Amino acid sequence: MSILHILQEKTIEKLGLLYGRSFTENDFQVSQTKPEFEGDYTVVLFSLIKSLQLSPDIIGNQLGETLIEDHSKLFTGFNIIKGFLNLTVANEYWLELLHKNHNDICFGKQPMNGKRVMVEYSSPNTNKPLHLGHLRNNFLGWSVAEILKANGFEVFKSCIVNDRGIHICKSMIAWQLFANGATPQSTHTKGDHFVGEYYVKFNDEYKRQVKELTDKGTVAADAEKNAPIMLSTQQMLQDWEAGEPSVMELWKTMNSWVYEGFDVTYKNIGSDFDKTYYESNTYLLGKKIVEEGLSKNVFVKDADGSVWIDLTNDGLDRKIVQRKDGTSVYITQDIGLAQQKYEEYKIDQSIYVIGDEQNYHMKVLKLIAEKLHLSNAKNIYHLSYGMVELPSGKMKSREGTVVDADDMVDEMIATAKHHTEALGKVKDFTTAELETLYITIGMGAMKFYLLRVDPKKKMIFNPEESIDFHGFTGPFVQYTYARIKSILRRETLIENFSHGTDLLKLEREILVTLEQYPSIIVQAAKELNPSAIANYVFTVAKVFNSFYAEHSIANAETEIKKQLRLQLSMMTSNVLKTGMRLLGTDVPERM
RNA sequence: GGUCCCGUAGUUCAAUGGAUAGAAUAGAAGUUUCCUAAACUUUAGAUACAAGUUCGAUUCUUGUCGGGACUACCA
Repeated sequence: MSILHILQEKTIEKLGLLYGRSFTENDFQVSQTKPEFEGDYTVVLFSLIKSLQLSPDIIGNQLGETLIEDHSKLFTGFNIIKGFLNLTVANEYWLELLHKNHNDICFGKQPMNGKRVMVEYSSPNTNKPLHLGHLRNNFLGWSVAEILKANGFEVFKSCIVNDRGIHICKSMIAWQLFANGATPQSTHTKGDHFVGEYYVKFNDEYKRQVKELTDKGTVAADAEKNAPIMLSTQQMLQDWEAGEPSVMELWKTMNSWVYEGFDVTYKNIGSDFDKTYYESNTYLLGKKIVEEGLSKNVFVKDADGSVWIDLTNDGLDRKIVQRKDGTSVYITQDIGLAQQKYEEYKIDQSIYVIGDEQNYHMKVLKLIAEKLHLSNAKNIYHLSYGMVELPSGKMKSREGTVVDADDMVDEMIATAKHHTEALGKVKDFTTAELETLYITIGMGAMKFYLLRVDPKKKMIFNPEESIDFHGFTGPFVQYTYARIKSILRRETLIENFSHGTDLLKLEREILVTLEQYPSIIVQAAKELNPSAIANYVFTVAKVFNSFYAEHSIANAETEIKKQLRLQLSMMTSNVLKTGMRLLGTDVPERM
């Protein structure tokens, strides 16, 4: 338990003894003391003033004195400023923490809690390559899964591949029309990019045909509906659903090209899944749901045969759940899949990492599941994240302003190389080591950049400025780690060395920060928020760097100091390493 | 039109209703006989506007102005 929680509990206990009634954690706040005041942790007394009808000085003095009297090994002093009771935590507490945990790579991990969680993320379409927005999704999903694991959950990572539908047929039609039998192999193009090119070609040709029709006087809406390429795409979709062999053959071939491409990208960015669902297998699941909904009178069938749910009482619209031709729509498939996940994995919670543009859709999804009284309804949670935008606004594939994921990865690795060369560090490494190092740094910079922002908020990426390697960045943390490891390779840390009780201000500051690691991990899981980890890890690195610049470790004043600082360094490096792991990022032993 | 989200230094991001609103970067000025200067130190710079609730509001409420998303028998 963290010192903050201990203080909270002790305060509740002491207040009860002092004032003869029971208190809860809502009666006061405990927080870290601002650096400009003396003390480590602060009890905010304002809300007690009213209920106790006493001045903050009286409450503060009584509480402070009782805490110190009864817990002299925890607290050594206090001061009261306005309504704030600032307590100083005993050096012994910090030193014991260091002694116990400096070499524990599991520091911060919570024990298994028996709960099972599924995290669905990535969820690509098989008609175009991944872009920057997908990267945020992938990094978030992966990191959230790691954070939940660290909190004792059993986690299953899943991915639903949108491998069928009209958008997939578009690239297939365009390939038939324009490719002349070209393949990724024949054009030396990565499979997903190859297919993506035909998706773009479809849109170009479609636009051309629509214009041709409107120029001849056709109304725009009709032109869009009746453009020949659109008609043949719709025909292809029907053929696909009928299982027409030549269409199925083409579909399988083109999807396999995309998967080959995705495999490379996923490997590069470190995404993996315990279970992959394909929409071509799950899109029929909706049928069962529709039958169930009709029998429960949750859904109604219109005269034309289409099936609907009325959500107007919930502040939403009337939503369609099955088309008049009997085919199911996206939302219905989703509910079917949600149920299947639950049955297959017996999960206690089902998390969907999906962009906030689908907030409405996910709201409807959960609402329908609830109305059907599905057993998993209350466990559905939409981890909604903001879009990655350019300074000019939203990325649009049609306008060619999409930042491609593979390009981004290549660029980051190239930038890492450039920086390393500019700093003249190349000579210290073998060629193979350099190759790994560039990937570690480049990917570290990119992942950290996309995860350091609160997931809920949209973020702006400026391709002109690219991603920094200085300041609040992945490489900053990695560099701190590498410097520590450099010292630990050279110096000998003696286990069970009894260090004194003296702590310099900066040594103390590191310990105060390190002590918070376990509660940060808990908080990150509670909020499903990797940025809490990113912010924390950066703070740790920053505090350590200040210390590093000020005091020598290898040439410390005494052997006692040296051993203390080696332990501090060891513990810091462990926290940096495991913390970065929670973000899906490696740290280099040297850089 | 309806539903929802967002306006914080030049820029990109922080801040369970609490102390003088934190960082990073860009700007200015410094630090290398000493463990890696991808670092450290100092400095200047911001809560869109107006009311309200409160001992206390960036945070809660309302209004104004500005920006965005969603609202398909697409996925």
